[in-house]
Amino acid sequence: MKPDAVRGHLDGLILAVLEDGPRHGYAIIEALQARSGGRLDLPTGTVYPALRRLERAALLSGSWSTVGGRERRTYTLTRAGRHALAGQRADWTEFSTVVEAVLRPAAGMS
Amino acid sequence: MKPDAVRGHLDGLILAVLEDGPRHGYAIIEALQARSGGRLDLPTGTVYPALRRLERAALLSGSWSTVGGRERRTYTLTRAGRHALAGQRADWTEFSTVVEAVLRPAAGMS
DNA sequence: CGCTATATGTAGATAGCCTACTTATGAATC
DNA sequence: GATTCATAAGTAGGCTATCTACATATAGCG
Repeated sequence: MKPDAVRGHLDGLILAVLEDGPRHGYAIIEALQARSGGRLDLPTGTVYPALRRLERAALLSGSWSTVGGRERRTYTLTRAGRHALAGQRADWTEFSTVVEAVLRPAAGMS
Repeated sequence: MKPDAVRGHLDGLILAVLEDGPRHGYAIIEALQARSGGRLDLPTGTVYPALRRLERAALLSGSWSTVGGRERRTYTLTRAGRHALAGQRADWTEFSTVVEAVLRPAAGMS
């Protein structure tokens, strides 16, 4: 999949992964891969800044911890984040409906 | 619908509209509105440059004509454009599958 | 004469994602 | 003991598609 395609939808994808419970960045990237059947392989340079952005927007709260000698920043969905996720899901439904209505071949051409 | 959401998918939408036959820019914008049930209202500053871009990429061919005293630039799908449209449709299918797999709430939480 | 619809376009700004690079530890391999 | 891989988190700089706002022009209506 061409990488740029997630543009505008990345936030929703990250929020959705965190709905299952807190995760750190690296684990979020792996969860995205797993859920997409390996088709979504986002570089760290995309995900980490996005997490910071979502934290600044108060949709996530992050906290440092040390696990096995390694620094981790674990992110948790805030209440606002949960609300934003619901909005993102609604946006996606509308968006995909619109795209399919336009993209689908014109009806009934023999 | 937030306008920026079509990013990365606009080309496919335009190509799909032109599959029905040649149209000029203004008519393309109207067709997009019509097919989307009014939810997709793209500004001219988005569509006209996109048409030029698609023409440069040889996916469309454009030609001037005068209708009712007004200048029109009518665009037609090229063979390459038809091919690109098929690719865009395949891309969309994969993309929407991936997004839905990630965005959909985790399965079977009681 | 002015307003609206039709019709095409440009200029400049924004922002999100990418590529490439940096830093660091633990575990496995040679 | 040295190298390499997996884990873990970031920054810097660039790209480019889309947006906002503006500019231009004709036809038709009141």
